[in-house]
Amino acid sequence: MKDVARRAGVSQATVSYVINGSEDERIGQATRDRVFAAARLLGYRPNVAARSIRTQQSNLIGFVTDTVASTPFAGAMIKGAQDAARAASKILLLINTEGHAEVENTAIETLLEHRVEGIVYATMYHRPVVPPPGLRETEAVLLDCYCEDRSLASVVPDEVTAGRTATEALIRKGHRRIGLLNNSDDVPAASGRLAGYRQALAAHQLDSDPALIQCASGGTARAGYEAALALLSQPDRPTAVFCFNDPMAMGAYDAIRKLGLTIPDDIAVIGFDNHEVIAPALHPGLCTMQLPHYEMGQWAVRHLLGGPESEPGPVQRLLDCPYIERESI
Amino acid sequence: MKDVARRAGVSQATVSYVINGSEDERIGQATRDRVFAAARLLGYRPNVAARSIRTQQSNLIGFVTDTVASTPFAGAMIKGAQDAARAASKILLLINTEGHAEVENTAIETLLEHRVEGIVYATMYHRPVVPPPGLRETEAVLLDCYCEDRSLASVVPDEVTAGRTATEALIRKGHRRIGLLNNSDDVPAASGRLAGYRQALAAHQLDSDPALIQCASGGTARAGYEAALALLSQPDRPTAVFCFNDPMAMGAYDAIRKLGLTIPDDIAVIGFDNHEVIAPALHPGLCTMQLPHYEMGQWAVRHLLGGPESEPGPVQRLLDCPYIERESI
DNA sequence: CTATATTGCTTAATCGTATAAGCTCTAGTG
DNA sequence: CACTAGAGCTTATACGATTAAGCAATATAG
Repeated sequence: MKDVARRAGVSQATVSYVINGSEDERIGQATRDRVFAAARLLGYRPNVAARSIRTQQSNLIGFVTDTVASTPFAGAMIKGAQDAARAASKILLLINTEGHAEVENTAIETLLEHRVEGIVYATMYHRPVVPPPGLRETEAVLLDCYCEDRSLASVVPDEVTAGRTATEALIRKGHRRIGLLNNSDDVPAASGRLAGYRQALAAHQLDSDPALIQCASGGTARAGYEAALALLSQPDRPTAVFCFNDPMAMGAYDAIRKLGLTIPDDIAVIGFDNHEVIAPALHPGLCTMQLPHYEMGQWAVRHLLGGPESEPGPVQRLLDCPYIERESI
Repeated sequence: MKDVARRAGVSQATVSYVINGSEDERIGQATRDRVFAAARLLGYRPNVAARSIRTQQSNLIGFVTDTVASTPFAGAMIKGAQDAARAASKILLLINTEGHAEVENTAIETLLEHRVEGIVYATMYHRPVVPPPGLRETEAVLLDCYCEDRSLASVVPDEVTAGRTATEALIRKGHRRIGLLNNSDDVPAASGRLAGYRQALAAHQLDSDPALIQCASGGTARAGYEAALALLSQPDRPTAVFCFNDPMAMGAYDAIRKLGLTIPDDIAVIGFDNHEVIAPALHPGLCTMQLPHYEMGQWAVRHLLGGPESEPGPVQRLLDCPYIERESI
């Protein structure tokens, strides 16, 4: 800036005023032109570190994930966060911790040293967490997770409503005996979707036969295959199944084929996740629910920045999962 | 720092020396203890912006992607880059541009204003690019892409070798008529793997019947399904197929089943990508090649930082794709 | 024709840190 | 006992910006 000033024959302060385009400051057009010309000529580029030390704001937002590889979900959350940040001319400082507590603490410490304006703490799947203490020292939003005491703002998918919506998609097509292939792990997704499933049955006066619920661990295609085989080998088998996620639905497809049944004529299937690479690729295309990862990422950053959506105190925000229709129902 | 100094009864410079643990500087143990105590008491945390303005290094690395959502690959690359950065106590500044040229330019401008020590420019799939001009103004590495004139360092998968390895995996199990379900799009992955396929056939004195090569566009399950149907309906059909990627292999599975054939007895199948959610989930498990996304991300950052792997001048680095064995051959 | 307002700058202080150079002791040397 | 070395600090400056306050010249008002 000093060099630019010298070249343009003005003071360094003037250069600052011109570069920042301060409307209120009164700098003549001729001078402005000279400054811009000199800046271009010298290839001047402002130094954000110096600026942020002076203005006391970093324009940085910390984003801590427990996993970034091995899941397409992380990408969607990052993109949502990044888009919201960009809209406010902020930029993301990304740290992946692989869930390692020690790494997590130093990561947050690093972010605080960078004077981030807030931290988004994201997990790969919806679950309760005990937030690292460092989070308390700045604005923080939990993304796809929450702390039991609700002392930090968080945004998660509305599992219950999604479970109800999915089940109702089956009911709407006339199904009366509806199976649930659930995840047996103790996660909010499993309990929430189960609750939604029950709500839907109750709302339509369908009784909830425990034999219709089959659980398996892991949420993998193999788990889905075996659970589906067990569920559908029963005497009075359901005409539709709601699967915990798309990989399990993929396994269910295999099981259904193995039993010589067809989708959707003998058995209707609905999955969960709208997994880009599974749902449209299955034959027939898999009806499923989409997790609002992008929207959650976006909401998290907007909330941090205290946008229009910012409410007072720590909020727990539930976001809807849209129903994605294809041919499996 | 000034506050800590006051509280510890020393000068600000002394605090700086103590905090940075400068071995050479001669500060008494008693003073060191007082400073640390005061720092802890006041919750002092260094300001990296101020530090970086003084030391003239930001410890920041820019990471620009054209896609981050809708692909698990981005995650692996980011993680590789991030791990390498962490090892050198650097931190990633992430910007996603969705391939939009204008966004790309402002993104790079922003990174330069942050005085990043280098920029990793990553694409979601292996392809040639014309790098944004801003990249020339700092250290830059192209990740999963390259510029035609090789004027920038880049790291990409070794498609040719991978194509040969995949084909040889089939040959090794005794297959003599090997089909190729390729992507008809003009991408290095398609031409490279085709070349590798031909090399392998030639090396084993197998003739390369053009009827064995079936192409389709998009690399989707549907494309694979149709290409496989066409390829396998021929009179003298192959006993094995090498598929351009895992989604196409997934489609091929459907086609093979439709034709009443079984895997691997009638037809052996090998895919490409080792897609977490497809390859292990198919019945039988899909043999495939793994793209070295993690390693490429890691290499890119290491190269930027001029680690042991840094060679002079712009390099084009090819990284191997390991073969992942399952049950489909 | 003087007093005041406005325009168009400049001067100087400040943000939080790093570090060269200097200063004051004390201990050791000849 | 004077002199030097080193230990253990402090002083002062710089990094690259922002911004309040001031100052000179010109325009406007009375």
